[in-house]
Amino acid sequence: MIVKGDPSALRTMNRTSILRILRRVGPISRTQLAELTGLSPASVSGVTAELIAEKLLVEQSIGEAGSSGGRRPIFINIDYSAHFAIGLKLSEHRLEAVLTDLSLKVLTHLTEDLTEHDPIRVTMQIAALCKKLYKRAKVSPDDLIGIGIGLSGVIDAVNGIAVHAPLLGWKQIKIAEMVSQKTNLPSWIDNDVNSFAAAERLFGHAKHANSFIAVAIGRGLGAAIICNGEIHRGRDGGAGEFGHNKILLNGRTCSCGRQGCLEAYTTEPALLGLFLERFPEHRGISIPDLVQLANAQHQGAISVLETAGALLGQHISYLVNAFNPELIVFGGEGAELGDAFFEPMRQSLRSLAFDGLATELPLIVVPWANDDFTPWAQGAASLAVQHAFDTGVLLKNA
Amino acid sequence: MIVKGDPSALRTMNRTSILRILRRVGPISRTQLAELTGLSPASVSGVTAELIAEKLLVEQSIGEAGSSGGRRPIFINIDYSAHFAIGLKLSEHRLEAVLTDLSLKVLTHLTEDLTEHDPIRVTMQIAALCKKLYKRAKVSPDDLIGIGIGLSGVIDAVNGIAVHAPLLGWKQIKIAEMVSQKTNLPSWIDNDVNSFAAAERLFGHAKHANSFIAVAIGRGLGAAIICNGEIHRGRDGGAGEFGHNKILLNGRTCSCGRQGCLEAYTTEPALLGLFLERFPEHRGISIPDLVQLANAQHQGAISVLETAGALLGQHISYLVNAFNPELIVFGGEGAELGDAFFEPMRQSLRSLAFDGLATELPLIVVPWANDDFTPWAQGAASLAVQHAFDTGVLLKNA
DNA sequence: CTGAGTTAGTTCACAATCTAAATTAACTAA
DNA sequence: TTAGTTAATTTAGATTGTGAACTAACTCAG
Repeated sequence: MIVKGDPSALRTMNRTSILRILRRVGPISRTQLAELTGLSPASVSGVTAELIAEKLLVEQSIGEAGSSGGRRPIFINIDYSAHFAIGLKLSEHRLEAVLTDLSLKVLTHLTEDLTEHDPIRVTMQIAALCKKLYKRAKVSPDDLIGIGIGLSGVIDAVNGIAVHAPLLGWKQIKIAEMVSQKTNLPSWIDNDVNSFAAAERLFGHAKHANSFIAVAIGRGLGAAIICNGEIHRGRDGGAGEFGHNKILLNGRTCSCGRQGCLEAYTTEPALLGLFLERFPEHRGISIPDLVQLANAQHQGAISVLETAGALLGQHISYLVNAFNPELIVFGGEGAELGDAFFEPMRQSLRSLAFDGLATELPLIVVPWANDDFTPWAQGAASLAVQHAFDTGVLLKNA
Repeated sequence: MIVKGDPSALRTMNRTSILRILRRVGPISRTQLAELTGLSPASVSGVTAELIAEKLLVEQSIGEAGSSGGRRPIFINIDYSAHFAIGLKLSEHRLEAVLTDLSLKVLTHLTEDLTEHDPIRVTMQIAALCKKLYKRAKVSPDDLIGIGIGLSGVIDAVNGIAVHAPLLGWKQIKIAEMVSQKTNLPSWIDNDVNSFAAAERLFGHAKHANSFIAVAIGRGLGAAIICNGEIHRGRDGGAGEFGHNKILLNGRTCSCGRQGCLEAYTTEPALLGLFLERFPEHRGISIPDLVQLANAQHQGAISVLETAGALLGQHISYLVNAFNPELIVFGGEGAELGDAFFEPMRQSLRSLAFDGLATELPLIVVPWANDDFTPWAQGAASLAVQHAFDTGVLLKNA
């Protein structure tokens, strides 16, 4: 957020203000834009002309534009299909890539094995994959606004550094800069949860929310806290780590090495572990199997999902009491767990949270199943798109 | 925060930017101000001239201003003693008032019984008390920047409405407007915790923090969540209500009417209750008595304080995992509980919070004991002072 | 004690931006 | 065809910030 500056800072604010409104309330006329932004029609004309010249906006001559005795409005919309973004999801053994337009619609996707973890090699593989991607999509690199990279771990998103990414064995790797140099495209990096939250904020269920919480349930459990439209990262970038709330002093061992973390009871590997402890005869069971068992009224499966769901609901209730968010979106592979998990979660949350804070709180589980690509990669792309909308500037050749 | 506007919005931003820096790093020269704000020396000259004319700033010709072969800098400081604020703390039977300068130094204080709760009567009593206060302090009402009112309950601070203040029996009372009209002074209202946080943010331990948590332990237990220098209020103004985290399904009855809230185990009345359950022979015991017993190694007293402290620490650890604040300040009458309570709290918090988030986290207990006035009233005054510094404007005759 | 060197702060011309008011554009309907 | 209406642009004027030049105030070496 801008707090000082010269007159051009004003322009920046007004550009982003107009972009934000267009993103939220679709194609509207310059006059409506003036009303909604509080700017004068003259300024709106000026700013929109600039943005149209940069191909960030287009005029949409919708025939249906009615008139009640006056000149018809010319609708303005964001030009979602004039620029493109690349999203990369880095997993331990997988490199997933999507090419999207500015609405995050996936135009092309590719997946490769990731066999080496050496940052330089990974950078080269990324660069090659990006090239393949935009060639296949027949998109000019000049129309790419940048690359977003999502990976789990501790990320310094502001400086583009993977501070500690245990799955890749990375510490203090300036991966964004490395990718930028190899690809000649601006790059951004963030962890899974924040990438997911960015996508939800831009075009997802949180499009109209100023403050919300995004919860990702996958191999880990974490949240992104969005305060006033901005991700709250905290002093060490550790905000949202409620998955490491300690619920038992000598409980199950968590991926973080400590014992008794909430995460050790509510993620997919944890659920399988908890189920197998009670039903070792189901060795080799997968999450879809477990969900199916629960749906088939297997009491053990139901109980495992129910217990974990209720436990998660309890800790979400703590988040709700502390933040009073406008809504909560749930994503990650855990979204597959379905109602057997999420209904107990909702009930527990609603009954435990402070009066009124949860009764009308939307709790949205984002579907995750997709044969072609994961929303993780789409979320990564949103890091680049987010930058364009938040600054109102396309940093080509940065 | 400003997100759009005309060139005068720039001035506003630059005024507040300069005020913020002066408030944090004391008297400094215009040149240093230019460096710290990023503004040009010319602009700083202009803005400071304006603020000096409005008596918000003064030049301080400190004799000690050294020189190393050049013109000596003229130090600029906020003129803390040219304007004054009134702070009011409304309790069930008490009306406490302080008159402070802009540094929140209390110049005069008065207390009266509050016998009636009718909003109109209360407003009249407030107006009369304010008049007494500034007459006694020999301050002209023209030099008063406004009145801050603190009271517990659900407050709509933005619109100055006491949405629900159970101790006074108020619902949807537009008390700020009423007081403004009667006193002809701008008025602001907020709950205890937020008032306390405002004071800590302006001149207290959180002066240099961008994101922190203020915890108030008094008759209730609540927190203020400060994100990027602004209080996060949440969708319904319910943010920070972690005192109503449910810790037992059928636990002790809380002041909110529900059962098993954290607040029912960690506030002063709760501690006395818990102690008396085990040691009914101590009927009539007060909090200072309990603390003294603990200090005298009374195992029961120690155990009660320790258990409650550890419990609070656990839930603070959840807040820390979620927010990763830069620091936490504790205030309210509960600050008297001393180390017998706060040491177990610290230990519990530090051992439960996620790795690294609490190890270097300052945990500051603000002394509360004072014969003359409570920090509550001072905090209330800070609501008015806060407004002056955050907007850079003194709204006299508003 | 004088003048070169240094640092602080101000003045002024110029550029960027916004707004209000006037103007042009495009349409409806009597 | 013309008056009325709504949308959008143009233009003149105001505000603000910046850079460069300038003034102010000081140190110190000779």
